[in-house]
Amino acid sequence: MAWMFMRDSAWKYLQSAHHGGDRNYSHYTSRDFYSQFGLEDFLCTDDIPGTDEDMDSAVLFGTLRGNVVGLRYYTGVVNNNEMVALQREPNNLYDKNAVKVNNVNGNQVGHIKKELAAPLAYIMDNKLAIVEGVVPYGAQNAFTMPVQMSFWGKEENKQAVLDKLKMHGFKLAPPSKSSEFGFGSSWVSGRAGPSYSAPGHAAMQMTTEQLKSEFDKLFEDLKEDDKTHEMEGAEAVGTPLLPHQKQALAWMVSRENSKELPLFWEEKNNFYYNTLTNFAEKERPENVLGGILADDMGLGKTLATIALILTNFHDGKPLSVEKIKSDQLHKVRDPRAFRLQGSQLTHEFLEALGFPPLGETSCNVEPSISNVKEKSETVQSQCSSSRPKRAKAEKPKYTVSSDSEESEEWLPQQTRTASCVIQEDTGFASALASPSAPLKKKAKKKGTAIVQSVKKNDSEEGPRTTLIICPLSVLSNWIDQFEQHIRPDVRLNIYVYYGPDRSKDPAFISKQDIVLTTYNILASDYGVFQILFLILGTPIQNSLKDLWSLLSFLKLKPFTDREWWHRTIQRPVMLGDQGGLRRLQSLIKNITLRRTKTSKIKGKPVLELPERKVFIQHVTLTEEERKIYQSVKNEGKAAISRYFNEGTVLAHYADVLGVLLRLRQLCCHPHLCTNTSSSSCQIGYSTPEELREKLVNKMKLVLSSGSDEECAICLDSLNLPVITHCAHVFCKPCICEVIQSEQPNAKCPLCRNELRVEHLVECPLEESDSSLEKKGDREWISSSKINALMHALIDLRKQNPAVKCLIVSQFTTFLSLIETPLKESGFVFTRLNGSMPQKKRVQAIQSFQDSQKGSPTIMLLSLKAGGVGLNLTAASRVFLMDPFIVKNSVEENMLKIQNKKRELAAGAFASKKLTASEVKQTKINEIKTLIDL
DNA sequence: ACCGCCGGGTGCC
DNA sequence: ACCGCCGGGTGCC
Repeated sequence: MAWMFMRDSAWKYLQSAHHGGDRNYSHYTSRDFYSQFGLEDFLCTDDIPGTDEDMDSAVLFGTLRGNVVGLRYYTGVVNNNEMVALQREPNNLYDKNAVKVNNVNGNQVGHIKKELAAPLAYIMDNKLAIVEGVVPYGAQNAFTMPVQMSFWGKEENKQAVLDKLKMHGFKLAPPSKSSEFGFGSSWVSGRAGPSYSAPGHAAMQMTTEQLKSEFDKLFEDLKEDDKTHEMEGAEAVGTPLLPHQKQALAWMVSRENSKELPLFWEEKNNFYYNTLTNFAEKERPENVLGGILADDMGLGKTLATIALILTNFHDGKPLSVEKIKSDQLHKVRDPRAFRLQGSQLTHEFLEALGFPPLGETSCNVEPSISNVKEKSETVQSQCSSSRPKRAKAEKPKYTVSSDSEESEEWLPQQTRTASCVIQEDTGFASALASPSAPLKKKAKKKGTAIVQSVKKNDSEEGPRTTLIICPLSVLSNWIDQFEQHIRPDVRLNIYVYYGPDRSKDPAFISKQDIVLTTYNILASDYGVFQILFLILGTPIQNSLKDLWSLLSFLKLKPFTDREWWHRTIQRPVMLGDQGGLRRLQSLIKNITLRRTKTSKIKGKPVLELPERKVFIQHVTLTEEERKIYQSVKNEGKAAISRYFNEGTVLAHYADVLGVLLRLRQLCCHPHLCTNTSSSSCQIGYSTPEELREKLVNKMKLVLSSGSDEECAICLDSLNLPVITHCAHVFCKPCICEVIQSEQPNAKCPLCRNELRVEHLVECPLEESDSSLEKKGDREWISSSKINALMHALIDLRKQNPAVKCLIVSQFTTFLSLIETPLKESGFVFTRLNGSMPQKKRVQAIQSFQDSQKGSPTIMLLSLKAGGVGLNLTAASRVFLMDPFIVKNSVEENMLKIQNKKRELAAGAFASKKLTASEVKQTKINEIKTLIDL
């Protein structure tokens, strides 16, 4: 009985599945499962069409008073003015039109009277309208109670709804102004309920612009807040914390251990009231633990979170250094911990961490985990009187056993201590920074990490396993940062759940202190790749949805159920209701901590960074270099002019990029431009071998140009890149999965051309090392740019021999070429490449950060490697080698375009949207500028 | 009386 | 439900 330890609403589904054999069971239970845990968003199972989209564009058709009957058969109770949910019950034995009425908690209250249920069933089943209810006088009814229903739907469905109701003798009251937002309607007497409606404003519909500005206003005073309490990190934290990090720590610890009543809840005469829905219950709502740390990039969220994990290690107490020392010093870290390879999620893994089993997507509700045995499971039907009561389930217990380890008690759902911190780098945080700016799915996924702790066993005391889920791109950053910030004498079991030989042993995993994994690993098990064809809503809708999934993860009642979120916050906000906007703001204030780089603490800026000075160094090519440059340029120019004449510039975009790339390479060093073969050959006329070679070259161009290194399917950096015959590059596993699932007529996700596995061309093994050697064999020569660099470096060394510099280029071969003169001039340097294994990276960073004499003063950094989350605070100078502007070259033209764009951005903030053809024209013009056409 | 009226049994879907 | 509805009991004044 896999679903037994889910909460009421799922339990209710289980019951209906048993009694009625509901065919949709597998569909909505899996959805319900995700929404219970808020992982939905991260597993990309959201955006199921036909739900949100319908609700977001809905208008109010009108209202109707009806009756709820059969109250005495159910336990669900309702207060005056409390919202209720109407739910179809197509498998009801007595009436296939049955419509259930549930309270906010999901407990059934009764049914809609059958005469009304008949048209309602038709309307609901055909999705003509969403029907919502509020019970005006709910408290004292023994047999029936009135319910005020609102019908929301698309304008085009309005007449059908009115007609159907009329057929059955019902007539909608037209929407009154004060019931505009679906609650706080006209029948509410003066005393009742919170003042949701804003009659004065409700009449006028906000324009999109007005809504945007209202929405932006919400976030203005969010930055500076009274979250000023500071807290020292535990001993185990090896890095001193900055004041704002101590504040973050204090705030997070207080949120982790919060005993406060959650937001929107009040205690009144021994009852707990939800002020949004008017729901009340005797039981205290669960504490909302955790929140959103939405600081700007670079303020040290990762460090703050590590500090949190160590400081609030278990039961609000820190990880004790002494204990760990004596206990575990002899323990050798599991060598698997730092292995990073492609892999799949297992049920066992999540189970071990206290997530409920993922179950099957069929009606089979047995857990698929062989070593989890049901220990006891009781369903008691308490028929104390003639009236049946809702069945109650005892919490099931599970025993996790494995061959080698002793059995231990395991309470999956209940032991989850639900404390979590959500770190946001570019997702919701960027929505906070600029809420109405477009939020790409891609950006959204980039930095978000979810930190979730789980108790290791069911005793109250004792350590927890902390699960960190983050994108692959920052996984290594997390590992680095743990290395950096935990005192070296502290031994923590950190396990990276990634790689084909990862341990699936629940006993092993549960023994870990920290487990790191990625969204993709989590998601891969579901084979969900529908993200390719997303229906993107408006930015505000998206950020509201993002927020909902976070809230759902935090388990803030009643928002775990999307309906209540939608009715109380999302729709009012989308309709521009002031009350809704206010509620949203207090919500965000309550659960997020956000500082920007310009935030201040006690009058001082959060981060005192030295002023950034940018110098543009101009370089003149030697005559020799200029000659080569000109000849390649002329050749390229000729080809591109031909494309212009044919009107096929954009069709040959890769070739154009290739020309530009070669020119940029020539600005750096003549040896960089190895492949001078002209771009004029046509793919269509080649032999298979030639075709293959061309595709490989194209792929290398894409990979080295730095313009787009991400797979459009997984949105992560390319893993085993392959190129299709239509010249698009994806991760091999990603595209293979697409082909597999679309058989037999798979199409390219980007251009819909035909796809075949045997047509995929793999990238030959990383040439860099071997070609490096080749270039080493070739006689080394300098270049104007290298000369300029060396001149600057030597100058700098004269002023201060200890100064540390970063030398950044996207061309790794260029970095290799720079190594020679560095050695000759006696510089000690280190290097960081994207392809370097994790261990080497850590070594390179550590030696560079070292301030002792003789430590490297220069780090050669490839752009790809330097992209994400590197702490290279030792450096005070950065040399960006490309561009490092060569006069009269493509680089100067690049600079011109950059400046022009900057002016545009600064000048016309009212950025009018460019049409697709305008975008094209801009691109064409840019190409013209670059190549002097 | 193939009615009216009475009063008990009963009650969601 | 202090209702409606059902169906059995009953029947001049």
